[in-house]
Amino acid sequence: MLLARHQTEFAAPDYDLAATLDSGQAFRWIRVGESWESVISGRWVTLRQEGETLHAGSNRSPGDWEWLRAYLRCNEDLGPIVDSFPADEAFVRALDACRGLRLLRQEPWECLASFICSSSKQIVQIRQIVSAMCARYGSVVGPADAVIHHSFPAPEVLAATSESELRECKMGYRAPYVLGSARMVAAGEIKLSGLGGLSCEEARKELMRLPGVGRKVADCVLLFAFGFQEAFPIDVWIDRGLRELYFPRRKPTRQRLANFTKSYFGPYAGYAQQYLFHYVRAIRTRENQ
DNA sequence: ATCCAGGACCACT
DNA sequence: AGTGGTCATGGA
Repeated sequence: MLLARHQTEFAAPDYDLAATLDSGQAFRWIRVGESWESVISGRWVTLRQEGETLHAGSNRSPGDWEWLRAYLRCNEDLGPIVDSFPADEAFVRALDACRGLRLLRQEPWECLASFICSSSKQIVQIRQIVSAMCARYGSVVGPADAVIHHSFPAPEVLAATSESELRECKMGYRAPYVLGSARMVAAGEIKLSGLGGLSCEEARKELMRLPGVGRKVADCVLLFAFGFQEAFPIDVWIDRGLRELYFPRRKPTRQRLANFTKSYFGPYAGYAQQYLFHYVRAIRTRENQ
C-alpha cells in the first residue's frame, strides 16, 4: 500500500478476497504481506481486505475506480445465486467450504491467452508461464519496486513474436496456439469485444475457432471474462468430482456431463462450478498432508 | 523415478 | 460421435 499514491475503499459484503484471487481463475495475483498486487487492464493495483471493506490502491490516476469494481464484481448479490442451487448433501458441503468465493470479470484477451496456456498444466506453472510472457513482452506500468508491474502483452505484440521465442516462456507445445490466436485477434478475424452481445452458445462457437481453444478453455473465457454465468468449464478436477459425487457407477461422456450440469445447476452453473472446483481441490490437498 | 497437471488436436473406428 | 496417442515442461 505504501507504493500506492491513489487509494480508495468500498464495501464488499460476503466477499472472500483471498479465496477469490487465489482460486485459479486469474493467474497474476501475488500476495505481498496482507495485500494482493496485480495489473488489471494495464493498471497496477494493490488490494487489501478488512472485514467487509476492500482497500484499493494504484500508482496512477484511477478515475472513478469503476474498472476495479467491474473486475471484482463486489456489488453482485450472492443470495439469489446460492438460493438457485440444488440442496444435495455434497454440494451443500461445497458451498459451506467456500462462502465468499466470487467470480471475477477479467479482461478477455488476458483471460483467453492465459487459459490457452493452461492446458495440461498445474496452476503454479500457468502462473509461471503468464508471468514470463508479461515480463518479456509486457510494458512497465506499476512501481518499479512492486512485485508485479508489467501489463499483459496485447494481441498485436504477441502476434509479432515467433513460436520459438514464445517457447522460451516455457509454454511448450502451446506456443503455436498462443501465436495463432494472437494473430487472429490482432487481424480482427475474431472480435473479442463483440462476443458479449452474443448468446453463450454463439460466443463459444466463435472462441472455438481459435487454435488451442476447445470447449473447456472457451467455457473458462465465457465465465471468467464475459460473465456468461451458465458456462461450466469441465476440467480434470471437475470431471472427477462430478463422477464421484453424481455418477459413482456409470461413466458418462463429457457431453453427457455437460448436459447434466446445465440442467442440474441452472442459470448460475458457472458459480457452482467454481465452488466445486475449490471444494474437490481442497479435499485433495488435505488428503495429501 | 514416476505420475500427472483448470486440454487441444488429429487419426482412427 | 466416441476413444487413443501425442504434444512440452516441471511440481509433487
